[in-house]
Amino acid sequence: MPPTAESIEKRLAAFEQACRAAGLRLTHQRLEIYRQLALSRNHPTAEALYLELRKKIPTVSLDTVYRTLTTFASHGLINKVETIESQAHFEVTHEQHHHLICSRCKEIIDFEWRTVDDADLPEAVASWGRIDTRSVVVSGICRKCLP
Amino acid sequence: MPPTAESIEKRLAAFEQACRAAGLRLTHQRLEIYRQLALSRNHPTAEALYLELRKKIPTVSLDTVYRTLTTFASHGLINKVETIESQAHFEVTHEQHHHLICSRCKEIIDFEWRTVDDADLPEAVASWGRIDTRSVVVSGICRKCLP
DNA sequence: TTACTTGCAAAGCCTTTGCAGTAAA
DNA sequence: TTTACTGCAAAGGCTTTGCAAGTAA
Repeated sequence: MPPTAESIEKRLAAFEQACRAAGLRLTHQRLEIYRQLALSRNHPTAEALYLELRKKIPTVSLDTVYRTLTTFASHGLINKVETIESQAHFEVTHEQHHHLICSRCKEIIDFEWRTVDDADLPEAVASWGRIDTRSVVVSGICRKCLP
Repeated sequence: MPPTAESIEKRLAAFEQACRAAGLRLTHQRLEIYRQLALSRNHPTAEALYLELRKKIPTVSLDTVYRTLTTFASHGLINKVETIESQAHFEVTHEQHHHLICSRCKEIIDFEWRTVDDADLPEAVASWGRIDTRSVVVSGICRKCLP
């Protein structure tokens, strides 16, 4: 999972190929944005990437970073870390439950999943700190939105 | 899990008590905001609640709804549906993994959890539509941020 | 050359905040 | 009465968009 020197190279190669396949032009900015992201051990925001990037390409603009990340994500080249939209959604507090989200209509449904609630967390997680909540987000297309 | 007439009443009673315990004043707006949320089967946004609320309290303002929801959430009376912050975070696509988030420093760590990856989804979920991804978000306070 | 990308600037959306008036305790 | 809460208006942060100039193919 952590990026190593050679895994970056492999990733970049795969990336270039995927761009070609998708008909995306390989610009200097795109390559650097992808490389920067692939090098990141954390999960940077657009702005964090932008700040790093400016060291290499002083003229890049923040909007290009945004646009590029959106483009990459829409082609499945990168992921936006699981988030439910820019708008916050609320619920009254109740029993432990999880969420099912339709990526088309954005409807959010609750569901229960005891298997997960009762499962022991991996050791790496247990030693990370104090755990407060565990919640699964399952996403897909709901029946109403399927063709 | 779906709210029923009497469970609302129970919830409102518990809510009023919790407000008193927390030293929060019971205003008309707060009660109605809470009731509206408790009645919701979906997970409304502040704006959705506001639009409904205006039917009952025409003078209510959107900022009050925001402020009230924030207050409620900070007292644990309601939940903000799992989201990682207002800023989007990105990562290159790689193997199935999950996220560990420190609610203090907001650092996001990847981890693997085969138990969940391999577990069968509950039946209710399986019949919901087409599933694309399942991802666990575990939150808490990481060791570095613990006292 | 042609169509896609970029940088710039401005707008957009969601949310927060300062302030003065209002209402709960 | 006292202090917290509300509504208003304005600002703030993150993200998107229109447009003209630039560049990959």
